[in-house]
Amino acid sequence: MSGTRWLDDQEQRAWRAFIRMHGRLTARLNRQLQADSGLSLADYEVLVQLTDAPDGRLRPFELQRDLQWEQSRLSHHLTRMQRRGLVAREECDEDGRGALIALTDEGRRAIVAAAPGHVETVRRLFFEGLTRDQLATLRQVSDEVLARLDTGADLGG
Amino acid sequence: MSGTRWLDDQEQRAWRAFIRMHGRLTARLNRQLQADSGLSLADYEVLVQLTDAPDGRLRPFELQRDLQWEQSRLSHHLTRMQRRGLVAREECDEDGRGALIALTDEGRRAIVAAAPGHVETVRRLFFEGLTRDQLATLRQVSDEVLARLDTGADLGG
DNA sequence: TCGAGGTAGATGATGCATCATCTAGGCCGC
DNA sequence: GCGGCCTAGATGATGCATCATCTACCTCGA
Repeated sequence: MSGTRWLDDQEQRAWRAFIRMHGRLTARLNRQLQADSGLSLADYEVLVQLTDAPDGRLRPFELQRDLQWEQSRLSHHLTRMQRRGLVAREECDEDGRGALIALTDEGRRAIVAAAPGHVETVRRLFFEGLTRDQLATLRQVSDEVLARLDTGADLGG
Repeated sequence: MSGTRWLDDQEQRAWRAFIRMHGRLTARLNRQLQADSGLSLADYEVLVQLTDAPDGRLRPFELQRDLQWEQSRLSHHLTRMQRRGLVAREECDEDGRGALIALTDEGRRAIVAAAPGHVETVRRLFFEGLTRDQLATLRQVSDEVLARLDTGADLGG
């Protein structure tokens, strides 16, 4: 409690650069996607998962696991996407509590139209300036932090 | 337009890990901060800037430059923080259009109380598992991407 | 077979982020 | 000294994220 170990200079700079980079990058990606195809980054991620699923159908809890979203966020988001006709809710035979989220034709059309521009933007703004080594390190770092987030789930913060 | 260069396996994994890591990390930081001190991460960042300022006062456009937030987001956020008594709006003598945002006593108390716990959480969840080399690379990567975001400001995405 | 506890998911309230737009004051050339 | 343009900032509407809570169904053991 008393002797807080503050961040040193290198840590502080790395942290701020990282936070700002992510913020500005996703803001840009969001705007590009929104402007060019009317989808948000969040819509896009949901649609990707459904596209990858065998028959374009997933249980909400599967989506939740894959996207690592909060349950409530997912549920609200699906409601909005349903309203826009991008997905449909169906009953689930195997589990009476559950639902099935199905990609609609319109949803499929939307992501097929959106994907090339989005990938190009990600490539141009992010990957193009990075070496393979940097990429590998970024992945190590991400995995390490994700592991800490998992194990430290019970601790105070 | 025709031959989209999709992400290869390494790129895809790095990208998803990065996005998920950031999302989960900030969610955790937000919750910790919120639970322990009633501040959001956004509140915290604003208060840090004001604390660093000579007399605890900054023009909104200075905050905007430092935080790299949208103007409108900042303005709305300051309104909410003002309502909660964390900052005050004052008139600006040098520029009749402008305002001055001042850290209140309550705002100062809030960040002084919040900082130790927040820094410890950042350290525990993020820095503790990383080497200095990884940190340096992370910073290089962030700066590189930030540079691309600046130069590519006019391009399509 | 019934009741306790767990899981799947929806929902209302609230604060946050973004967009479009608006006001007001500064600046500069004529 | 005024008309056009820029900059500083506020605001209303809308969609998004989170929290707390709720319902319905499943499961398993006594």
